[in-house]
Amino acid sequence: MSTAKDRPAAHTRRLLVDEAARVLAEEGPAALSARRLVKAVGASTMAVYTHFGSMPGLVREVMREGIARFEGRVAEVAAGDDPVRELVELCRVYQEFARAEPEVYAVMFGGSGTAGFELTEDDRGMGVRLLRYPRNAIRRCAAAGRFRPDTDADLLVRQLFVQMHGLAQLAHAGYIIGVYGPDDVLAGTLRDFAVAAGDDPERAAASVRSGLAG
Amino acid sequence: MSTAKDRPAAHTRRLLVDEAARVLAEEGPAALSARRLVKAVGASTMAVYTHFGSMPGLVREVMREGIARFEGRVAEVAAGDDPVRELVELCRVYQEFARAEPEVYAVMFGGSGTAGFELTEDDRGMGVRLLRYPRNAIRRCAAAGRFRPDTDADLLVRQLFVQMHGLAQLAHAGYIIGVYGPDDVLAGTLRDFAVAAGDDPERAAASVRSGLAG
DNA sequence: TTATAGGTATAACGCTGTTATGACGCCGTT
DNA sequence: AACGGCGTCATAACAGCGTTATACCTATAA
Repeated sequence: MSTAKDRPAAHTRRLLVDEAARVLAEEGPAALSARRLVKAVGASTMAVYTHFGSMPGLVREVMREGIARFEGRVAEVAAGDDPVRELVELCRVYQEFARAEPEVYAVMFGGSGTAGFELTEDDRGMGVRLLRYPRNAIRRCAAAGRFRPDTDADLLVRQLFVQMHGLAQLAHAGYIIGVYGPDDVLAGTLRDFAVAAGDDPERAAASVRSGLAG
Repeated sequence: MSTAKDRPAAHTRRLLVDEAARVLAEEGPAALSARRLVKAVGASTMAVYTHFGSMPGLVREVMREGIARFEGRVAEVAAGDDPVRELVELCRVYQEFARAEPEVYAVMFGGSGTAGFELTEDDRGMGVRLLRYPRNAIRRCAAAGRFRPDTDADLLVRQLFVQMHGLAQLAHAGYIIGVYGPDDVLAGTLRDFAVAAGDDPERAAASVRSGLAG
């Protein structure tokens, strides 16, 4: 029988985080249990408490790594000559992440309660930090004359955040069905967002099409 | 000692639902437990299973009553001569409900996972049914010439749903903070929604102000 | 009067997160 | 080289959880 003593201590921590992320992704929050995880990596329940303090502590670590992955993808969006398209691409990346890792996403933005986990002020701060990417894009839209000169990026980025989160969550819950699906709502929402911000309807539609295409 | 046998059977069911709603509202999903509830109403754990089949079944009943309360308030919004204002009022009622009963709201729209509860197709259907109120309002906006004649109410109502849900959830999670709060985002979102749908910016702003005022 | 159905209480099963305890090995100090 | 401390570990236990098998009691129907 292979136990945690057979390997360097730091290894056990890594294995636990990875296994937790895997179970969360593949079987959902209800399947997460300390006993299951430690059994899978060949350790005892104490491992959870020496390394993470508690089960919510382990979930928090999974969430932190999720935020890091999220930011990594967001940062990859290249600035081009169409800032509206760039904004659309950021939103596409957002939705792709939420769709690829819905449970981690839910933990990140408070829709979960998994294993008694609750967001701390620091956690929220890490989430809010991500908003600087779309906020800068919105500012570039205004600077390029696509959005109104008096555009309030602080207000608009919150409105956009709200729309992206609502879509991600409702789509995951199965509420965006029928004649229009999540992609239709995303395209419509983004176009209307740009138009209301002052962009020309035709140009906005073109930027949305091009930004969502990839 | 007062037990469940001292009263008519139907009474126990009512007491359990009420106590569950109370605990959920006052102490959150984590505080919900069968043993606690039956202890509070003077019954045994079997009561949960004879009346609701399971704990998720009890939560489902709490949710159903929540939807009924929600629809009751939504239906109270009177149709006047300003359909945009009516739409804004519906959204105000939506946000007020989500703020007053955040845990019930979370169960209704899938952001919870409370006590292993999962939405069924029927549950979602009851939620989707509520969308006919804003959908009708949007159609009236188009008929009154405020929104474009080719307004697609099916698409727009989904976009609005997404915005209202995102705001409710993120505000509850503590993510809408700083220079602009939930009310600012709500006002901005509704104004931009109307403008993108074709309404005159000044009239839209006026309808939003008047609709949010009450 | 007897049969049936429904609600109830008790006690138990296996699961959960968590913790007290004691042992082991590594590492810097004396 | 011997020591002390620290981090990690396995074991075993505790209280609580959702759930269920069982037996009992009562009210209604045949």
